[in-house]
Order: sequence, then structure tokens, then C-alpha cells
Amino acid sequence: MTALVWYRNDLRVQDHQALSAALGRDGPVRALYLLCPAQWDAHDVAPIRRWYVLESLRELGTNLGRLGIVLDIVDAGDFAGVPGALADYCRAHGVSALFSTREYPLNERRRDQAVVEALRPLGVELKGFDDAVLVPPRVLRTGQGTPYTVFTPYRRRWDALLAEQPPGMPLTPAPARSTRAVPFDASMIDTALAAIDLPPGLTDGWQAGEKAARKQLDSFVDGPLRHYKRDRDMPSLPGTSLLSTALSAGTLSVKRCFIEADARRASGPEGVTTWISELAWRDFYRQIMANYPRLAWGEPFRPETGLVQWSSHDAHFQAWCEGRTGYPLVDAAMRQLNSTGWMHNRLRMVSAMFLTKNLFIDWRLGERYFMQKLIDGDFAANNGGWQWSASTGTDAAPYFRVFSPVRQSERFDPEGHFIRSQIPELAHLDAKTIHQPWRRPMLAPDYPAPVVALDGVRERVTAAFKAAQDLYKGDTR
DNA sequence: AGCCACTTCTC
DNA sequence: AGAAGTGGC
Repeated sequence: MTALVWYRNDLRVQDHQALSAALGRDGPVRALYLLCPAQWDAHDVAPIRRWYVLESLRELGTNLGRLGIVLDIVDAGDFAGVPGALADYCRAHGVSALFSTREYPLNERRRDQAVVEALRPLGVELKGFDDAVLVPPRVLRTGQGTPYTVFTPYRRRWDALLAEQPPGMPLTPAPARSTRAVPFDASMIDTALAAIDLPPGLTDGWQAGEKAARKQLDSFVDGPLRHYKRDRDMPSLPGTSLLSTALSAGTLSVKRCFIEADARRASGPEGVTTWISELAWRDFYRQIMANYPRLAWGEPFRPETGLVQWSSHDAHFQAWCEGRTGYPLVDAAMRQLNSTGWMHNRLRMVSAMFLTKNLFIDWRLGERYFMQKLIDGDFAANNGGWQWSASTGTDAAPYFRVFSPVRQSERFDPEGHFIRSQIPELAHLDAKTIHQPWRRPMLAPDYPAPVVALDGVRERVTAAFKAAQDLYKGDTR
């Protein structure tokens, strides 16, 4: 009569529906995490993200142990190995019910369908919880019964639903009174950590686990949240929540984020509304991923943009990756990503727009590079953001709306503080020169000249998208 | 969750 | 000259 909590990207004990439901039954509870290193490789999971997951698992094992729950860690290889590994585990431990948090991308759903079939002959009862979003993917539909593909009307319905049915209190796991703490064996974690190729110093400044995540939430909602609307676009400020990592690995529940922010509407209503809107974007892109599985094959949301002839200029792509395009804000952004595993959201838009519109390189190359580097790499959000920048996605930036890396730099880093923090070759330049160092090349001899000029970008992008549209019309006529 | 060219208004 | 508004891409 054992209940099993199968952990994936929901590495916490607090406010965890599947865990609380398992504890609510009679009988013992166990927990399992299946390592899938080959799947991590196939999905381009960044080394720092692997580190974050493994260290969060260590804390999870300890926290579950205090609740009297054993967390086992088993190497399943990849998703294909999961159904067999789970079936073996269920047989070995007499598991009669499996509890998990639902995941929505295609490979994850196929994995879970295969698990359903593998466990059916064993008579294991399966329970899934839509606990990684505030509004589950199939709940909101347009008047035509189709999924929402435009954010603003989605957001309106999403808000209304949460106002009508507010999330209750966060859940606290309640073990039986007789429970005794059990020790946690972390040897699998140490082995897996040893296999990660992590540059020294990369994890400095990051703390894994649900305790650190909770602390980050508390300091955000009582700090930067109040002025979030004003400060969130300035990469030199600590104006954002820094919670994307915790939310993507599930060391924090999105429900708790909503509740804590919602409770502070009186003290800074604009900041709260703006930040909750970011939580809505997160749900929006997850429901897009759930409703349009072809996105998992690398297809653009707008089919006609699949015919755009992107440039394949390897030297330009390398310069972008390494932060030496000659455009200070773009380079500062990429160096922040490379040296910390994280990038400010405004800069994700700036650097993605530069790769896709100025260099005119396929958005999928940028999407992949971000996944390979980001500690918070989330398939739905990353794909959604890249397709927004590339103008290939749902509710994307119109293709003629191109950021100027200079204008963005002047608007969002006016004094050049952020650029100076990332690019030592430019640290001595004044606020006037730092956005366009090529105007005074003698002042920054160690900094690269621009790899491409800025003029004519909009015309070239417009022509390429129009050509793709014509081709598409020709194909389908 | 643009940018730019152009116009009109104001000093 | 510079602010402020407008419309096209």
C-alpha cells in the first residue's frame, strides 16, 4: 500500500500537491528521482542547471528524511529508460499509487504516457497534479474553443479566473505523528556531480534548494517588488525577482509566489500587477507548449516564417556567443550569461533581437545556446521568448519592429554601469562614449569593432519575411 | 515588450 | 534648436 512521489522539476516539500496528497493516504510514502543524464544532453541542459538540480535534490532528500520519507535516486539513462525503471521500483517496494506534478512539453508527455502503460499491468494508481502553473493548460479557451495565442486576452481571462478562484493557503506536508526521521544517502548525487563539467567559480552567488528559494522570494516581495514596474528593465539594478531558477526546478511553488505578491497589492499595486503579469507569461508559454506540440520539433509557431532564409555566418554566431560583437550592451549581456549562467530579462530580448534581426541568424541556434548556458533554462519560456524576438511566435514582435542595440543601451543602461560591470575594456569610458565606442576607437583599443553595421536592418528583415510569405502562399495555393 | 523620419509647436 | 506628436515599417 506504499504511495510513491515521483519527483521531476518540483524539488520541494513545501506547498507540493502531489506530496501532500500522498501523505494524506494511509500507508507508507516513498519518493523517487530518476536521473536521466542522456536526456539532459539531448535537451541541452546547462551544466550549472544540472548542478542546481542535484544540489537541490540533496536538500530535498534531507527535508523528506525529516518527514520520515526515503528519497531514492536511480539512474534511468534517458526518458526511454524511465518506464522500466519505475516499474522495477514499484515492484521492489510494493507501490500501489504514483503521485507526480504534470509536465507539458512533448517528450515529457510521451514519457509519462509510456509510464501509464508500463504501470497498468501492475495495477498502480496514477495521480497527476497541475501544480507547476497557476492555471492549467487546458482550462482557458477562446470563444471558438481554441487555445489562446494572444497574450492580452489570455491574461484578462487568467486574472479573472484567479480572482474568482484564488489559490488557497500554501500546503504544509503533515507526516503521521509516529514518524521517525530517516537518513538520506547522497552518494548518487556526489557521483552525478562529479560527472558535470563546471567551470570554476560559475556557481558562486547561487544557492540551491527550497530554503534559499523561499528566502529569495521573501526578500523580493518585501524589496524590489514595490518598484518592479520602474526598475525591472534596468540591468544595473537588482530590480527583478531572480526567481526563475527556483520556479523552473520547482524549489518554489508558483502558487506561493502569487499569494505573497497578491497580499502586497496595497503597498505597491503597480509593481505587484506587473510582476504577476510575468507569472501569467510563464503560464501562457506553458499552455502554448502543451497545446502546440509541434513546437517541440523546432517548428516556428507561424508556419510561413519557417521559410525565412536565415544567414549561416559562423564567425558572427561565435562572436555573439562570446560577447565580442562590438555592440556593448549585447556583449555585456552575453558575458553575463557566460560568467554567471543567468541573464537579465531585458537583455535576453536585446541579445536575441540582435542575433535574429541584425545578424539574421536562425533563432533556434540562439535558443539552444541559451539552454546550454542558463541556470533557469526552461523549454517553454525560452522557446517563447526566442520566437517573440524572431517574430516567428505567438503574439510576437512584428518583424519590422527591430531593437536598436544603441537605443536600448541608452534607454536601459544610460550611465553605462552595467556595461562597465561586464566589459573591462570599456570600463574607463564615459556615459556618452560607452554606447558607441566605435566613434572613438582610440579610447578602447582592446574592444572589437562592430561585426556588422546597423543601417538597413529593418529593410533587409522586411524583405526576407516578405519573401518567405510569398513562398508560403505559392506553396499552399 | 520600437525606431525613425517627418511635422508642428514653442522658445 | 529642441520638445512633442504622428504614421509607416
